[in-house]
Amino acid sequence: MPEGHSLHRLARQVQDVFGGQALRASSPQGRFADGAALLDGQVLERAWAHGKHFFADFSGGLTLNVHLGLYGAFSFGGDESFAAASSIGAPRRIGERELPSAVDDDGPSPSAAVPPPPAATVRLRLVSAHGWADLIGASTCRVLTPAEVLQVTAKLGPDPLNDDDPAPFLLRAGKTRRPIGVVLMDQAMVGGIGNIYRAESLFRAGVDPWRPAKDLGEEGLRALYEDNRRLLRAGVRLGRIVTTRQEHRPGVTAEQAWPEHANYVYQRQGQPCLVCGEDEIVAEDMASRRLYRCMVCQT
DNA sequence: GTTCGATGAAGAT
DNA sequence: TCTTCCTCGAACA
Repeated sequence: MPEGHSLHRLARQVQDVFGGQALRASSPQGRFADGAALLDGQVLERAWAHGKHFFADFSGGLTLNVHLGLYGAFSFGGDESFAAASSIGAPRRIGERELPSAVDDDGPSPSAAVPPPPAATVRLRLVSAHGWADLIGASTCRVLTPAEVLQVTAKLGPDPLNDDDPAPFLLRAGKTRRPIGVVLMDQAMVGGIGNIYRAESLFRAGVDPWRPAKDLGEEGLRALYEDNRRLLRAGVRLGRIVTTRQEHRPGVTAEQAWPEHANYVYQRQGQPCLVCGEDEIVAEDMASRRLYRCMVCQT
């Protein structure tokens, strides 16, 4: 489920279980054989994320860069010390929908430090003394020099999860008449917001997604940026996207893992709005992406 | 501005 | 077997 929170969870997980260790790298599928050979045997020094990009710096001075695209996912496995190293509960999978089964206890057996034979679709396999990670379905998987890393990150807007200065976003969004719903999805404007956070943050702000971005003013844009930071942080903490305020989740505690009403408008077209109660949540297309909004609450 | 591939897997038909 | 999906960049008009 690659919006920004997933990539930051992934970076945290990789740092936890592989940081400071020498890794074997291979490409069972074959399409990343050259890149894997460049990294094989090196120490993973630091894993980090910017927007929807994942990076891992290796001791030889090169950096692994992965973009999960629409379907990419990492899966993890290992022995007890590998699981214990994880601050997010050694999920079986990061990058797609993090269903409850992803953190259930059908985990590795205590002696499972030897990885199973890889699936034919595994683009990259990383193996340490205690566990492994398999990458499938990524749209980008490459090895970059430091200069190339800078080129990639320079094209991305500030990432609310990295405490970046929001000024570049405020400046650029404050000048364009492109719809705010398009601007929030533009990774050059702000990093990490995808279709769900776009729809949900605009609902929470009561903003019509079709409004020109500049019409929101600096304060409106800043509030939207800050709310996305809050929502993304909650996503990192919970491992899923929960955007409803507690008063709109009746009978549910603040941090219950799987609340019934986790979102206000995303994929709720035709259902009653959790705030106004009207059947006015609609789905339409915006720049060839699905857009969800409440026709009553967002003006 | 739009359309079209391209990465896999899961769920519906 | 078909459709869908939390994506992006290239190729178009």
